[in-house]
Parts: sequence; structure tokens; C-alpha cells
Amino acid sequence: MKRPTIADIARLAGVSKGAVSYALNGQPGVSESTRRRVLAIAEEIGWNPNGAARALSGAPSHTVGMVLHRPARILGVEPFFMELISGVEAELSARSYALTLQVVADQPAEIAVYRRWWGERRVDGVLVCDLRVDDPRIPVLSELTLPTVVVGMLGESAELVSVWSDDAAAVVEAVEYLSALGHRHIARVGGLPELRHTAARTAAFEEVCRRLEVAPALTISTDYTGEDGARATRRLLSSPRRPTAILYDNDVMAVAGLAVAHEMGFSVPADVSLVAWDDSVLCQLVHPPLTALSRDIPAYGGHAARQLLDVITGLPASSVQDETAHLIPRGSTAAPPSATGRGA
Amino acid sequence: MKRPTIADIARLAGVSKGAVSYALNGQPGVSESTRRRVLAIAEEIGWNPNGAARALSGAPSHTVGMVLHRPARILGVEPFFMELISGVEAELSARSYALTLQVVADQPAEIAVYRRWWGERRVDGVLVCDLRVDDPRIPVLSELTLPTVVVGMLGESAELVSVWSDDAAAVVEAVEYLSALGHRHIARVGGLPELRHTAARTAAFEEVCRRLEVAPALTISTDYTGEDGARATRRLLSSPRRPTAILYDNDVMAVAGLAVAHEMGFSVPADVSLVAWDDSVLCQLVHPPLTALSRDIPAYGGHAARQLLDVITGLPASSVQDETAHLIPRGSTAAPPSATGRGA
DNA sequence: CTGAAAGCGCTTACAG
DNA sequence: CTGAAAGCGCTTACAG
Repeated sequence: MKRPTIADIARLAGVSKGAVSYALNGQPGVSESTRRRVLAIAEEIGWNPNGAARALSGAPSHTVGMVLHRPARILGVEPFFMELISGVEAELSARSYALTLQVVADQPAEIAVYRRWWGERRVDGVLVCDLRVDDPRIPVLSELTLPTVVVGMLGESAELVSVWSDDAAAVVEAVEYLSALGHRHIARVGGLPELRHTAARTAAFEEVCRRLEVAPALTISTDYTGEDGARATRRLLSSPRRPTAILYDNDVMAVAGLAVAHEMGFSVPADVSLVAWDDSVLCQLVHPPLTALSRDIPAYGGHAARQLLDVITGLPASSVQDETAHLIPRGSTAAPPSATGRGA
Repeated sequence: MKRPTIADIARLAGVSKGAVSYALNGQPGVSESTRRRVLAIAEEIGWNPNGAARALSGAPSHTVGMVLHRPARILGVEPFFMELISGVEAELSARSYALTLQVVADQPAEIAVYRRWWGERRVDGVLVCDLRVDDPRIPVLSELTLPTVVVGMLGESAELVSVWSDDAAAVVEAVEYLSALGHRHIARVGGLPELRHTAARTAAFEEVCRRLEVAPALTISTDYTGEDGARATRRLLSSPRRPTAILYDNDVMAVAGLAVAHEMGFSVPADVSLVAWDDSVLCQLVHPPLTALSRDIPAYGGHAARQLLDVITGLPASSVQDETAHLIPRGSTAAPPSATGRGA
């Protein structure tokens, strides 16, 4: 099957290729009747624009790129990314943009992908996740002047636009809630420490613990997997200064931590309270259902996509703060066991 | 920043653009010394191939497309798709292919995407999931002669290549196992009935139940969400002829079903046995851990990607049968309660 | 309002 | 082994 081109349409309509191009793109320069005839013929012979030819003439690709660098085994399990992606997709597809995803093994590979996409004009812009402290991607993206929106906290680098959520405030809400219940030993099972939002959460956690005289503000670092979350929980629950409450940096680890607590013979929330970050159905399916810091992740992705489209189309865009995660108390949190109970 | 082109390289190297092209692509037609010089200059000035120009000259896009049509809320929660995609990605990125994903609302939209991709030469081939009985996508893809690999059972349509798994055999294994434990009332919470693999599972389920004199072979249809799974479980467990075992078509519904059973005061597995299909960490995190039909989904995706690359590059490729899901018995299955127990 | 033409950055026969 | 040239399918000034 030979693909029809605008030359075919031009011949059939008896006009020039240029006129066909104007008609097809809704540009001025052709009469209404010509435009209608051209569109009808295009429809009839099943014409589709050749994206390569358009791109070569400088037209946008109508594609947004996203490079994911977390290990594939996380992507398959953690609902966060798929929810984020589905939100991004919803916004993009409503504006007829496509999303190109690429999973990479490390950060140099990620940077190489941006350079290649830029060189190939494959994408009109990119969405960048999981910013690190001193992130090497930022200068590269600035240098390439590739339209970029950062999903998450950007910090000082004011040259890029970001959509972010106040993780510090959410940490404070969770710890204040646990403290109000009477907890004095709160531990945290944190995410990858080199990520900016992890650093922000850790700092906020330490500060609020200090302020409320909750001690020690122990954070164990993990890679977000259920395995790591289980390991950290096992370590915390078998330590001499066993915490009475644990705050997890994602839902998968919190669910795994719940299983570990049960397996070690602890009752939740009687012996230990658990709080998850991000509230997928996972949290509601387990027993007891998990108290969680909840936020609308698809909406978050949608907002990021909208910002990026604004940047791409040259509209004024500046960083926006998205909804702060809010605590949804469920069955996994309660007052700590009395001081006469077992343990420390 | 102006993007360098092969014209720049040609000027710097003092050769023609054609020679540069041959050198860059490892084609014969240039001396070894010229090739080295050209490559060094390209590297030095940071040249990247312009994909649009290559595509316009008929070169492949080195991109594979995948259209997902399930509702976004499923994608975010069901591990199956992300695991499949990560397996596809792993295989593609090892061969320097990218994956373009597009989420659509319905099947006409999906077909429109294929036509557009084909017209725009955006992808070299596509991976098609969730085949339906009498699937309208098949004739369109054949007509477009767009390289296609079907993930899942293809049935009679022999004109396309597929990678499939014998779901019928897996159903039989699960039911035989439950029957051997003594179950005589087994129900199934099935997926979307219009999908081919659902139909195959349903047919196999009915046949094996008939053969083993297990009755009735009731299948409740769902949309794969936890909500639907919970609803179906509630209905089954409150029916006068309450089943002693339930087989779910995915893991999310099985986990939701477990929560419902607990909430209704049933003990698992003492009162009712549950079996999940697909064995993500979810199944191991809940209490009791779920007996599951397990298979290596990333590998499945990887095989599909490899088949597609073979089709694209013109290598001989034919449908291959992938691993059959195998039963992993865990704590959610046991002998049924004795006839004197409560219920039917 | 319309036509003829250049140009985007490559690839690939075709001559030398 | 190398150079000059056509062509891929569009877009977009530039003349009419």
C-alpha cells in the first residue's frame, strides 16, 4: 500500500502542493471552497501527514519525552509511576500529543537520551523526575534549551519550571498526628537518599521531631522496593529501642512492613503504628488498612504535562505548587502501647 | 545552539556529504582513514543524526509502538502492564529501540493511532495486547502491513505472529489442585469477557469443572479493578450456594477478594480458598499470602519485543508459545470446610 | 488567493 | 574509493 502524499492531493484537487499544505493546516492563503475540497480529498484517499517531513521542515513533533531511571522491578510494582504516567497521558492525549518513554540504567544514559532526542528533534520537550541534589541533568537540559518541566522540587535552580508538592509539610502533618497520639519513638523508612525530595523529607522529619521532642529521628534509607522496606522494618522492630510508629516513604514498603510486623508477632496498631506515603488501593486492601499520606497523583502528572505544553508553545509558565499530601487516618495508627508493655 | 549537520562534518573533513554518510553508518565506500577522521569530527562537534531526515530518506525509526486501551485507573494499579512494559523496554533498549506508548479511550481511537503512526512512519512496528474475539484491529494492521506481534492468544488468524501462553492449561492446573484438596464448589472471578484469553479461560474452566464433576462452574465477569473484584467476591460469599474456592483472573482482584472475605468474617483458607492469577509481590504481602498462578511477565514482554524486532528486520518469525503459568501454593488454599460447617 | 521554488538533513544509486 | 545529484514529503517565504 502506497502512502498518499500532498502531491497526490494537489493533483487530484488541481492546485499546488503549497495550497494543499495551507488548506490542511488551517492556514490563511486558500479560499474556503478550495480548503473544503482539499480536506475532502485528503480524507477520501486516507492521507496522513508524514511526521518526518514535517519535522524536517521545522514543525514540532507533538511528542513529549520522559526518561525513567529507576530499576525496572520498581516500575512494575510501585503504583506511583504508572499513576503519574496515566495522568500525563490523559492531559497529552487530550491535546493530541504523544508520550515517548525510555527506561535507562543510569544517569549518563539518561543524559545521552536527552542529547539524542534533542539532536533528532524527536520530542518537543521533556518531563524530568526524581531530581537529585546537584543534578547533572539540569545544566545539560539548560544548555540544550530543550523545553523542560521538572516533576518535584527544584530547589534553587530557578531557570527551569517545576510542578512540586510540599513534602516537608506532609511530613510535619504525619509526625504531629503521631505525636498527638502519644508516640515518642518514631522512625522513618526513607527513599533513595540522593533524591531531593528524600532530602527535604528527611530534613523536615528531623526538625519536627526535634521540635516536638520526639527522638530519635531515625531514617533508614531504602531503594523503595518491598524487599528493602521489609528489611528496614525487621531491623527497626528488632532493635533495642524499638519505635512505636514508622513512617514509610511509599506505599509498597508500608505494605511490606505490615506483613513483617505480623510475621514478627506484633499487632498493628496496638504494638506499632504504620503510616504510608502515597495512597494506592494497596493501602486499603491490607488488614488493617493503612493510614496514608494521600495525594492525587494522576492530577499531579496532568499538571506537569500542562505546564510543559505551555513551555513548549511559548506561553508564560512558572513553577507551580501542587496539592500537599494530606493524612488519611485508617486502622494502622493508634496510641502507642503503655510504657509497661513489652519492648524498650 | 545550532545543531551540527553532516554538511558541517563534510566541510571540516574536506569530503562530500555522501562520504560522511557512508562513514557514519559503517557502510562500505570510504577508506578506513577517512572513516576515522569523520567519526572523530562528528564526536568532537557533538553531531547527532536527525531522525526526521533519516526517516524521510526511508530509514527506520527505531521505535516500536504500543497502544494501551484499558482504563487509566487499571494501568496505575495492576502490575501486569508495567511488568510487561518493563520487559519490553529491557529488550528494546538493549537493541537501541525506543518505545512509544499511547493510552486511548476506545478501540476506534486505537485503530486511528495505528493509521497515524503508519502514515507518519513513527514506528517500525507495534505490539498489540488484549485481543478480542473478532478483533477489528487485525484486518487493519494486515492491510497496513505494519509489522505486528500480538501479545497473547491469536486463535485462527494465522497471518500475524504472536507470543502466547497456554491459559487453558493453567486453569486446569488450578482447578485440579483445588479439586484434589476436596473442593466441589469453585467459582471464578473473570476478566473482561470480550477478551480472547478470558474466553479461553472460561471455556477451559467450564470443561475441567465438568470433567472433575465440580459444579457449578460459575464465572462472574469484571473489569479487572479491585472494586469489581470486591463486589464479585461479596456476591459469591453471600450467595446461598457459596463456593469453597474462588479463582481470580488477576492479582489485584484476588487481594481485594481477600479483604472482603475477612471483612465478612470468613477465614481464609479455612472457610474459603483463594487463588490469584499473576503473582506480583502483592500476593506475598497480604495475609495469608495468596496461592497464585505465576509466570515471568517481564520475560513474556521481552520475548514479544524480540519477535517484533525479528519481524521488523525481516528475519523469519513465527508464533511462539511462552511459559505456561504454574501454580504456587501458599497460605490461601486448603481443604474445604467439612460439610457440617456453616453455609450451603 | 495561488503557483513555483527553495530548503530542512539525510540516504543512495550513479558516475567518475 | 569519492563526488555530485536526486529525492524523501513537507513548510514557508516570495512572486504573481
